Amino acid sequence: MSDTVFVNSLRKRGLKATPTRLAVLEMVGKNQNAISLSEIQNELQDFDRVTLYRTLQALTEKGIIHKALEDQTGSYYAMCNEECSTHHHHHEQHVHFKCIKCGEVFCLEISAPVSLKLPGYQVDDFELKASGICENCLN
Amino acid sequence: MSDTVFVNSLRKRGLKATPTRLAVLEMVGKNQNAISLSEIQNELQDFDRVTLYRTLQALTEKGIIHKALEDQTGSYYAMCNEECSTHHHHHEQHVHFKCIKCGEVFCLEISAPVSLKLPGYQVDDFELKASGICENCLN
DNA sequence: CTGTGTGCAAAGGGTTTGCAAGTAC
DNA sequence: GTACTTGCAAACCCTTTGCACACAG
Repeated sequence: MSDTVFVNSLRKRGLKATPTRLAVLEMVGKNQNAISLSEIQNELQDFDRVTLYRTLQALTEKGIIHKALEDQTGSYYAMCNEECSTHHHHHEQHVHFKCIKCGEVFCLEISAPVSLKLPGYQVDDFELKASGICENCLN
Repeated sequence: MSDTVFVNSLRKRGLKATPTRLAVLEMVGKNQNAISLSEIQNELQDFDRVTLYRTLQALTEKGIIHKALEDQTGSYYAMCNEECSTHHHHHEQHVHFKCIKCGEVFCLEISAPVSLKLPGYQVDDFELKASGICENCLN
């Protein structure tokens, strides 16, 4: 993905295309996986910590990225796909998978969408968090 | 549930039956729902905050209670059932449901267990987090 | 040029640690 | 009596806020 894509994506949403934002988008966009806050902070040490927090907040609010998962080890971010911006973050066909070996977090599509029925309860949204061993670590 | 049940449960796991632990167990055991850390802290103000943290940690480590859910509003604890202690916290037939109206968190059993298959990945454990409107708030 | 974004310093809030006194058994 | 628990104070860490300067458009 070239920078111009990100620049357009930012401007379309009323955000200025600044070096911090482009750097964060490049990191998050580069990987298939979700990327942790600490990785971002670690790789982008030249930017102020505070700026990174505000950048992630702005990008999340505008629906360019989303917080894929949050656990005791921290938060993980991933790019939003088209649906994210329009459909208000439905993750029905979506699993957030954390590998217990390498620690990577993946946003995976489920081939057969899970439908959850709880008698007596109205289920508006749900999230599937799985852990185990990822493709790469299995071989 | 009477105190002696809790006392035994604690001793069986090598924990002393102290007032703090019994008070926490009574709170968590009283409700069907999961109970939030802030509720615990709020109701048990006579005990030191630090002691409550350590108590929850001890009870969690020994498998007497478990952290049902963790979100931006805080952590929620619930009693472990028998399986918890022996089977190392499988939540396959288990949903953590948060009501967006009353804020309560429920540990619900799913009648038809969800099985998750992700080609290429080995799924060891997964957790279902749902939100919507609970039984009580629907009526 | 104007308003948005950034960096720095400092505050804030929740959780953890160290240690001496207290208590379960 | 002894080891485990507790309470207090203080440290810690991560995140947020305030404000003056810098920069994108």
